[in-house]
Amino acid sequence: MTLPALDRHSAVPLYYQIQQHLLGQIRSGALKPGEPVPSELELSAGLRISRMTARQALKSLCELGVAYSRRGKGTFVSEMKLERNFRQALSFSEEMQARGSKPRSRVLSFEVTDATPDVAKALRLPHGEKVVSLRRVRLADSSPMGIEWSRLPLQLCPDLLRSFDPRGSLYQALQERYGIRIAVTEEVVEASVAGAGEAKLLGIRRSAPIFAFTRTSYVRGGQPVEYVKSTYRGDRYKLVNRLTRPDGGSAGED
Amino acid sequence: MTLPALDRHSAVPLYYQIQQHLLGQIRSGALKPGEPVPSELELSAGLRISRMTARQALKSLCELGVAYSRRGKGTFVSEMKLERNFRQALSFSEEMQARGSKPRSRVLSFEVTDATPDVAKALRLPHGEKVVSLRRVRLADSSPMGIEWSRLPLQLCPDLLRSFDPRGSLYQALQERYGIRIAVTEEVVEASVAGAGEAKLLGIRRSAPIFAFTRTSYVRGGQPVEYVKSTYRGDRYKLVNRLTRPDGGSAGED
DNA sequence: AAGTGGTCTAGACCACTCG
DNA sequence: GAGTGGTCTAGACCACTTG
Repeated sequence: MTLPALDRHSAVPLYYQIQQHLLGQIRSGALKPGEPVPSELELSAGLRISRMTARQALKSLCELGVAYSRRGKGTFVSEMKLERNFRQALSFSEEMQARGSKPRSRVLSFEVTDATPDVAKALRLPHGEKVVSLRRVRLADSSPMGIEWSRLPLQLCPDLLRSFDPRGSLYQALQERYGIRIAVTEEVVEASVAGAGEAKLLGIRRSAPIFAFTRTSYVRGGQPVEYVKSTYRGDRYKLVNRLTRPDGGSAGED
Repeated sequence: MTLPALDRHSAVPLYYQIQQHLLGQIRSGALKPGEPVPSELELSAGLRISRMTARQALKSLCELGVAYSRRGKGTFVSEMKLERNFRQALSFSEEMQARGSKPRSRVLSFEVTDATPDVAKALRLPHGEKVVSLRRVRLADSSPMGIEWSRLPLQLCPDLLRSFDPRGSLYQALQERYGIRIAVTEEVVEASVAGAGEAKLLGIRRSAPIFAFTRTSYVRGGQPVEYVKSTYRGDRYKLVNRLTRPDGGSAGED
């Protein structure tokens, strides 16, 4: 087991340097699933750091899901595929890039409107507040994948209509222009079938299976930023989720 | 701000006692969304504990998603609905009970078979290994919700066929009889339409929208325990997910 | 008995935010 | 400058697992 060379004068925290090193060992196969990673004492003695720092490094590994700890036994590399295929709160652009496809958009409308009751409720706006509304057909490598209808509070992004090219990445624009960073997305997913309008926009036949999403995205503190209703082709789109169980407590099986 | 009375002789960790107390304050409304929770120094001075312990309590709150910290500012109650409606790796029985419905099952088959290639791969079994196969129609309050087809490695639960009443909760039996506790589930969700056989079992018309799930469940270390293919009615079933963004890093917005 | 992780202490320096 | 969280130290006792 090779230990990392730490840079004690770096702005990068020690525990994070260790975490990254171990992550590299796991990815490269030097540490295999089921094998123990260095114990807290091994790390603290070998790297001349305090045990709490070693502990923080191992804990952060566990939080990533790539390792797990057992009291009295040690910390081990998880046997789960740690492929990053699991769904996160990605924008369409990010998701398509992660798949190796080129995201494109066909803009259906881009305007300021009054918030309808469902939008106002989701975005926690007063009745009749103005929102930016953006409707787009989303394409991957020129083939239609879904229809998205986003609404954002106008006050959060007052000149979006003028400054944003609606064919580009909305999340990127929000971050760059307003410093708004989405932290979490809540979504409701329904299975449905395409209506006539959807079928035409998506290039599928009527009554073909589709996913219907209703999503609300929030910044870190919980303020809602975006409310999206979207429709995705059932033949082109799958959801890959990773669900954890409520407790996961520390009682012993084995 | 009332601080909790700590029991220093309890087996319950101090940080956990504090976490539970703050959680209670948030749920009761004594601490409202956006308000600061007691700072690390307030807790450590007021409760005569070390700052690291106070910190652990606050950090555990943040990990639950009910609070968030900002360097230089403080730790605040998150504005997100902290309702526990988000999907977790629940069994059908648990999910229906959480909804207030009574779970029931109609058993279609319950037998030992050879693992097909897809099953062997998902459960990481050698070719031709035996698996327990259980097919059921799942009902909520006597109305059909979905069809589930579970396969489990026979070696993990050798006498399940004899000892388990297949109308009951499989997860509960696994835990009670074999000490097996599911920790995480990976799933692939597809939108589809009912075929003739599914339509009949579910009491819906042919071509009605359905969800098709392919799930693999693992114990804490990552060993696969159950492989399930299931079909759920699109008119009765919604997925409510909470997705987080990759980074969530600590750069400053506000 | 030796090794492991879980919890806890009493300090320390730093970067950041705000008045 | 005062207060905040982020990191780090060098110890400690405990419960649990294994030989």
